[in-house]
Amino acid sequence: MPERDRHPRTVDPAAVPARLRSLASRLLGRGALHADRISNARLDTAGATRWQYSVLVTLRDTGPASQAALSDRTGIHRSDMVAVLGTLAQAGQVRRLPDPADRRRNIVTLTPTGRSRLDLLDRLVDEAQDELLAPLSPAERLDLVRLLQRLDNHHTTR
Amino acid sequence: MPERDRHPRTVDPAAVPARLRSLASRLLGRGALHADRISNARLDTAGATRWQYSVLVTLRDTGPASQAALSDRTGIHRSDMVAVLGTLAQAGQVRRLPDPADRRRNIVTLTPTGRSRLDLLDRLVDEAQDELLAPLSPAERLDLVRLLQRLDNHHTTR
DNA sequence: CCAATCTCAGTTAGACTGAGATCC
DNA sequence: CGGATCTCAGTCGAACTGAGATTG
Repeated sequence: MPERDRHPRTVDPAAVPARLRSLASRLLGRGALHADRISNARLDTAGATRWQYSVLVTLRDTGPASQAALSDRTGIHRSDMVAVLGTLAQAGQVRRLPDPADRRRNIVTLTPTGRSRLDLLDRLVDEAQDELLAPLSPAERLDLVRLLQRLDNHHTTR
Repeated sequence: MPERDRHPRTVDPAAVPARLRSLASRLLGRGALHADRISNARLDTAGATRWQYSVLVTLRDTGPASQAALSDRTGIHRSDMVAVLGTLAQAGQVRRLPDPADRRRNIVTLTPTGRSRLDLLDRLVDEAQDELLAPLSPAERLDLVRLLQRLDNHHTTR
């Protein structure tokens, strides 16, 4: 595995034109980059991915579900869900059983192993949020989250 | 060209677990997705890309520059810069001349054609920002931009 | 027959790596 | 020679498309 730079997509902050520096779309992109790097790095210490984490959280919080329902709740594409669940099932963190009432679909459930695995990942994700939002005060973090939620709601619900 | 859904990565907003819904890293990722889609769509009406726009803006605001300098200022990887400049040069929006003082490097300059092209793209980008930030008041837009700038500065400058 | 579900193979744009050629 | 610089050919994870198989 090749060594990864810690700060790729390098920019010279002082030289970025003002027009670009204040574009919300650019800032969101860069924020997502930092967030992805930090989250991936933390989860990687346990050999996990964000997709795995999203699925485990969703199973805990909304209960057993079909693969299609998990896709709707996590935003992970139906086609990608197959492999994610394959990995989680392989590791015994999830069980995939055909629905007796509708044999087209699988009912996915969290196992005790998955449950305790999730406790670990929750801590790692908390650490990642903290590292990501380090320069902001608690009140500012709340402000940011609320503004982003309103943006997302607006663009998600038509 | 295949028709693209307007809201891919579809989620059922009501069914997303609270833990995920308030994760800053997730919200940044979704915000970037919306921003990318909106910006790409606007620029595409003129057959342009965000990379082309970044390069044109940078040339206008910080003057002629080498490809390496453009990479540092835009965040576009030096390897990808080659193709972007190739396209812009092909369209006569940019001129790429070997630096007489150091013939390893190209000096890239904005042409009058590129200059007026940029005026058009600036308007399209303004429209995109407006569509992206539609649910927020002017004061809230400023808040969001400033919070995101502080995040980016923190993670960019070591 | 039509629709939903799961699966699989392939595509895309963006960010990256590594290596060669050229020049200082 | 050691370093930049530009170019080119790939790699990689994330999001997506389309099509087949199975079931309702």
